Amino acid sequence: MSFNEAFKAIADPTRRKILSLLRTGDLTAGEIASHFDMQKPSVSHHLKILKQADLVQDRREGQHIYYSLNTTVFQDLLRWFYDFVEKGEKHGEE
Amino acid sequence: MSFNEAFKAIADPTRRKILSLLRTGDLTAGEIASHFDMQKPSVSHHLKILKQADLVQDRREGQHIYYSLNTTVFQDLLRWFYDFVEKGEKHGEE
DNA sequence: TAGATATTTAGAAAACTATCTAAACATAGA
DNA sequence: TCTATGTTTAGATAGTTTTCTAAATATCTA
Repeated sequence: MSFNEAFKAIADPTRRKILSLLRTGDLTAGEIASHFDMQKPSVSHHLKILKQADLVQDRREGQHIYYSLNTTVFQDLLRWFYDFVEKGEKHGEE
Repeated sequence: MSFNEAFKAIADPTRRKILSLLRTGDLTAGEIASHFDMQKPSVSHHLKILKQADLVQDRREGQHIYYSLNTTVFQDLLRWFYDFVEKGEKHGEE
């Protein structure tokens, strides 16, 4: 939910790779897991963290659960970085 | 040095607050520490992590050590987020 | 409803991180 | 060179995170 949760979610390389995979299109939990040298429950854990941070959404289609990017939070984060690059005036953080 | 180090550095709220403080201008380690309810060695530790991630630079002026933002890494991070918002084509991560 | 497949939840172990206190190091000025 | 001030380093501890295996839940098909 919070800004902080999103930053922490993105701090992990496995989760960033998941996000990158989802840029190419929606994927099931199993398809995502197949890209990693890691057990499925571990990947499921990472997906849960991304979901809690609102960076991804999930939907069930029969037996499968599809994951997709939610770009609205990325826009907020983008803004945070932009403000640093612009070196503008003081701003409040969370 | 790496992208990953920068993401991990930014994942901590204390460190994000330090970065925000530095947007208003360069500050000494002591001035930075005065903004936190935390012992100086702890703040020094956070500064070290920000420095290793190349998000800040430091310079000594006599007894004081001044910290300042290094916006070049912010630009790289900005780009990473931008690519998600744009939903462009596949890209490589680190 | 039974069996197969997809995914998550639970609980535990190992690794990592943030914080503290005490001590060390660096500089300035008497 | 001695002392005061500013800052970091070292080492310990508590809390958090990542990963694993085993078990549970959900859906589909026969």
